[in-house]
Amino acid sequence: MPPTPLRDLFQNNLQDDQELPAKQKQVLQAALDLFAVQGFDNTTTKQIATLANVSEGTVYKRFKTKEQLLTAVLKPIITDVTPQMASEFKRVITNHPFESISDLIITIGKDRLQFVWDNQKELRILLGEILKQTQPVKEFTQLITTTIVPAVYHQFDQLKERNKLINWDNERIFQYIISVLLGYGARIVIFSSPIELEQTLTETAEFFERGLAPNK
Amino acid sequence: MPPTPLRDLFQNNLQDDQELPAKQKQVLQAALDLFAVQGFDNTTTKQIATLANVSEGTVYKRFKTKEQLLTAVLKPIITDVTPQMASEFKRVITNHPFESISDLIITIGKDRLQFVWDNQKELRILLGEILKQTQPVKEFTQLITTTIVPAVYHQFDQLKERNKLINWDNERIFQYIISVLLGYGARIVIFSSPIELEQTLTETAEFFERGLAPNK
Amino acid sequence: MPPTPLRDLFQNNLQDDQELPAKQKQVLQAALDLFAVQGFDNTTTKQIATLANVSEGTVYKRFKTKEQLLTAVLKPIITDVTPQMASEFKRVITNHPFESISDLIITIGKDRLQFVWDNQKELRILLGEILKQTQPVKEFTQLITTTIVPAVYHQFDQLKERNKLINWDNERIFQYIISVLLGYGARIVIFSSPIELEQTLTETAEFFERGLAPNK
Amino acid sequence: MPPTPLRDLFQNNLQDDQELPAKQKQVLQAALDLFAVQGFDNTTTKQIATLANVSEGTVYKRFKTKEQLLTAVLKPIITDVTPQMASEFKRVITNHPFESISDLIITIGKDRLQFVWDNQKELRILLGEILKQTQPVKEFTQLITTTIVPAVYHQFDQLKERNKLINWDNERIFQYIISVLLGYGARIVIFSSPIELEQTLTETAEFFERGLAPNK
DNA sequence: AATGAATGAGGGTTCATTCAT
DNA sequence: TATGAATGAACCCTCATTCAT
Repeated sequence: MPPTPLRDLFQNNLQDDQELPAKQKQVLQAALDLFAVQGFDNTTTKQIATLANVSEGTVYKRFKTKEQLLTAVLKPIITDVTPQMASEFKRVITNHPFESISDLIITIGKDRLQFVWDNQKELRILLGEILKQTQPVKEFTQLITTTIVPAVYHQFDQLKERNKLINWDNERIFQYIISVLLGYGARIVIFSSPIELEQTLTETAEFFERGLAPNK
Repeated sequence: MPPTPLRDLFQNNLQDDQELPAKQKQVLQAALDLFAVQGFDNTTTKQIATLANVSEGTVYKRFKTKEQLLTAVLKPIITDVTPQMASEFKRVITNHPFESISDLIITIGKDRLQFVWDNQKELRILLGEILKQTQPVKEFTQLITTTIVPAVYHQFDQLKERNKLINWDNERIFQYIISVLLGYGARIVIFSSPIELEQTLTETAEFFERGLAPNK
Repeated sequence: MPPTPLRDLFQNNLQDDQELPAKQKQVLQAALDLFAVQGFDNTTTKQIATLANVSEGTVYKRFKTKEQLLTAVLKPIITDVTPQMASEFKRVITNHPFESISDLIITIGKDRLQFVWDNQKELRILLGEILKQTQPVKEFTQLITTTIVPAVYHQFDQLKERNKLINWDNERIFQYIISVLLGYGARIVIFSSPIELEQTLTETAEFFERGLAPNK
Repeated sequence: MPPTPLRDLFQNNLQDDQELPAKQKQVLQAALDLFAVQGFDNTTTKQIATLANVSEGTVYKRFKTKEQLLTAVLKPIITDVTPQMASEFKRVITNHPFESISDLIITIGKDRLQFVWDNQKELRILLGEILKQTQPVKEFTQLITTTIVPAVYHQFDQLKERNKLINWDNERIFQYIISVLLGYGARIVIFSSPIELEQTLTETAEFFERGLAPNK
């Protein structure tokens, strides 16, 4: 079961929000779509209003600032991406611990790269803002390091115990894996180049299996 | 001998240009510095003029558009980064072919990561513009693939011949290596986090030595 | 017994009005308070609604325009200030005619300057709007001249008859007195500077007693 | 020789300013005229631009804010009104000391009331802003009290020495005189009601001559 | 060639006013 | 009747770009 696309998550979130009037939801949706395609700076509040079928005044009714609009758009993305990733790990941990580093890479990679592919546009906003070091994004990175990273390290430790993983620093191992996976992700987001997901991951797993095999 | 910082390369290039009037050179230099710190969108032509000690009109004497100014700033970066990287490989190739994948990673990594560290700001512009898919940047990526990639592949082939590298597709091998190295680069550019260059690379090399060792 | 503060007069008037719904009364009260502090231009209909514990729509239920709101606020002030001032004179006239110009100045001055002190804020609106030559304010000045002025002139005449006042034009005498008294008033309204009421008036009376003594 | 109208003083000042481009002068002149007629809040930068035959951008070229424009307009008024008034006193002091309180009132009154009459509009801006307690106006009042007031007090002292003025506190005497004179001024500014200057002042002087005569 | 004043379209934002519920 | 979401004109201000000097 592939992860839900961000845009859908976003929309669901909006619909669940009882307080937010319909038009305000349209505003957020329009802002998301426009920011994703044109970037924050190159998007006009007028454009947002038009795409949302709403007057410009309505855009400012709830969100007092264009900046606040960005935050409102970014926040659900951030708060959804992170917990989902975290839960992904936790779920697998409790249900059936990873048999091998291969297992871990393929399971996570499949899920997350699919997610990236499904959400190219949305993630491009994130990337753009990361480069600007916007405040909400700083929180994001911190969130990642406090939730996901420990979960992964825990997995590493378990694999090490069962002698399925080389006895290097968790940080070091994480670095390599995350770099390669993010490398794929970056190519998707930046160049929209498709990936032969299944095979690519199998090969990648094979590589890490070699590189991270414990010394016998 | 560490690679020359982009800013110096840029300046040298400017001074060599006989056609460009002095004031125009100041303009380009100012534009580079400001774009790097504030980004393209958040930089004013007035700011450029002021920093360049030049009138606003002068900024537009040669470069008819702010966009053209960006191009003019980006182009030397692109055309300098690429050949240098290419020549880096070629030089090492001709002088003394890499003894091992370790050798390659450490040599190249040392050089390029140092380069990244020295040019964080400038590279951040590049990254920002890459996300916007600006025209000059598309050329950049193409340039890379036509000059650097073949050079590296050639190295891979040689290592394979001498049975020092596993017989996988060059592209696949390249993917892994470039991902890990760019991973370090990204961390530098985005978070300005320093790196224990020497040791990091030695460890990284060790990892790849394992992962990419030929089947015996 | 000091004169009732305008704000209270205003409130009483509102409560007496049977036709006006409770919420509308709250609106007027809020408008008065806000206009007094921030001025008409710098007060938002939203602010009025909020302070009145009422929706923005309700503000416009009866008063079709922000301008009408100002009128509605100004009118009771005007129609209350003036009659009260007029009756003040008349009352004193009928009860016990002034013994001297001193008597008149001290009696009136005490009452009116106290009034000014108690209603600085409200009067500041009036002054501000006077400068803009708003319609309701024109009525105000007219009202003053038709009610108060004759009452005072009548007093002057009586004093003259008893040889207690110089035989100058009433208008001229009025000018001097009103100027000095308004001078005190202005200082209060503009600079909020307190006044030693009792002594100041005694001294002022002494001055006028000299300046306006009849030729013997 | 009547005092130069503010608008002319203003214009002269502008023309003397070598640095200020012609269009900027038009901007200030237009701002002055519009503020005087409509008040600050009700004047649009677009209106200013139109009246000045200038683009809206030009309005903001030198004056970064509408508020700064007000300051720029107010400053010359303030800095011209005050010194002129001060010098008026000083000039008369040195040349020929006032013979009597009559002399003082007529001399000063003539000059200043003429000035008020000639500059109704401009002074109305001042008054409007005084009520708002804007910063530049606070300086104004302070300037008055530190320059003019002492000069007048000095005159009072001299008259007292020569037994031509009652021995009251200078402040008290000043109060009465200024109130009556400002009373005339206010009527001019607010109601544009003309004054029979010469006669009015003669009468006023007579009144003060009585009220402020020394005890024999 | 260089200046910097001038332009004017357009951006973000506010707010009096309207109207569906 | 009361609500408050919605409107849209207009405001202040910015800035890439032009042009007279």
